[in-house]
Amino acid sequence: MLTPKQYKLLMFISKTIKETGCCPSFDEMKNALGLKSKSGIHALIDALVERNFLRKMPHKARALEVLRLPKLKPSSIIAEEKLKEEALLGATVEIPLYGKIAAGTPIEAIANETDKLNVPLNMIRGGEFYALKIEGDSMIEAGIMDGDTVIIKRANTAQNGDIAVALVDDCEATLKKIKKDGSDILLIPYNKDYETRRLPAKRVKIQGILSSLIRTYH
Amino acid sequence: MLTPKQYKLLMFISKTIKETGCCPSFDEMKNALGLKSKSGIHALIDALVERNFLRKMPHKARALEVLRLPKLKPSSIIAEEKLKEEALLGATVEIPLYGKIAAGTPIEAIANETDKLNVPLNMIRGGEFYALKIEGDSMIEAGIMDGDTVIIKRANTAQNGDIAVALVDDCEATLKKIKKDGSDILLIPYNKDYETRRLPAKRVKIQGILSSLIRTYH
DNA sequence: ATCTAATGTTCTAATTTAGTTCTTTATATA
DNA sequence: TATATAAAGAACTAAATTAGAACATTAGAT
Repeated sequence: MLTPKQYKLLMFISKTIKETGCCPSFDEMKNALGLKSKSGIHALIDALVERNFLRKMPHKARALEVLRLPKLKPSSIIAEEKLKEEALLGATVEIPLYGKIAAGTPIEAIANETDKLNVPLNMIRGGEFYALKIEGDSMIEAGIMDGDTVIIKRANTAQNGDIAVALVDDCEATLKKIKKDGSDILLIPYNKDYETRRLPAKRVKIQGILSSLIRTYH
Repeated sequence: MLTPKQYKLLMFISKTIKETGCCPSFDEMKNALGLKSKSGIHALIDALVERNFLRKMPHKARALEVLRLPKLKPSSIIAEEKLKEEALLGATVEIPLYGKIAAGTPIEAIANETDKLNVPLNMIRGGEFYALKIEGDSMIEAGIMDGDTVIIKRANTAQNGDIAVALVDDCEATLKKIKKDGSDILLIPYNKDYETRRLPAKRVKIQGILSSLIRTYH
């Protein structure tokens, strides 16, 4: 979608227009991004125009219009920005919280973004992350309880033994230990009351790897 | 979008029409912007017409119509948003991470501050908090695993059923479910391989209540 | 119809501000 | 090393702002 610079510039333009009613000049944008030359701004704006985020009136001053904003902030971009800007200050990053995921019987595919979750930056370094609420007790012996929030690192594949979000038949999402067995994939619960499911690999899509877990009491 | 002058003029026109019911003349606009010539007003109005903020009837006096205004956020809303951002997004709080606490056999009293942990502000609202590393498996059935980090809210007392940090004989710290039984206190593990300890209340000091838990994989 | 006061329009010109383009330099990547 | 990319810097072009004055149009009064 957007590079970190493009994203940052688009946000600066949008914010400036919203707060002041005026479009920033190239120089102001240059300063906002910490550049020393405005030629770079030109390239970024061209890229944003090409991607239909901005409209411009060529050769007019302060004549940019924001057409749209990216739907979600790629956490990788934010993480990168914050890393640079706030270094070790202990920032948090907002990641999408996609509803619930069954740790028992799968009930809900990962679909619409519903909420946001703030997590410390150091929990989500190097990748794109999202959060899920655990429902059910199929992973209880791994210490993953009903109501826990898990943070998932987006990924298409999992290693044997990883606990991962698996999408079955494009409709059921579940969190299980993954094991490959020939052309099959085993979805292994951590609860002796549940049984391992064996599925042809083509019916299972890995959506991410369990990265961390947050639980709140009371 | 607009240049500062264009914005200022548009706002003046809009405000004047709203307050007086009629459109300002070029001279009034000239004065409002502190100019000495009204030719500049003409240019500004042309620009606003071109950008679809104004409509005009040529050669008619006081015949401007405001088509739209830049979508400004009221500054109060901006301020509020910033507060939220800082409260929810930006701010983390540094809490002390006191070494390890045995969830099995107590081994180490809460003593020297060794490290810091950054946690989102919303996880530690209303109280004083500190963090501990879990060692052992006596709370495994509560989903508290060896290596987990728990965040504890400092407290001197616990309610029946709370999971709390208990200091026994001023030297052993342990995390257990607390139950009062007459003048005794029960320290109840969440692991059937461990046994509940019954201790006289005076030997047990509550040091805090389990507030949240963080686990990192890999 | 003519006059007039108020108002809008146009032009030139100077100054400041802003956008564009190109070359060079630095940095990263393969 | 070769290549691609990002940034810096400078030169150039264009637009915005401002001023001053002349001119045009409108609406109303005479």
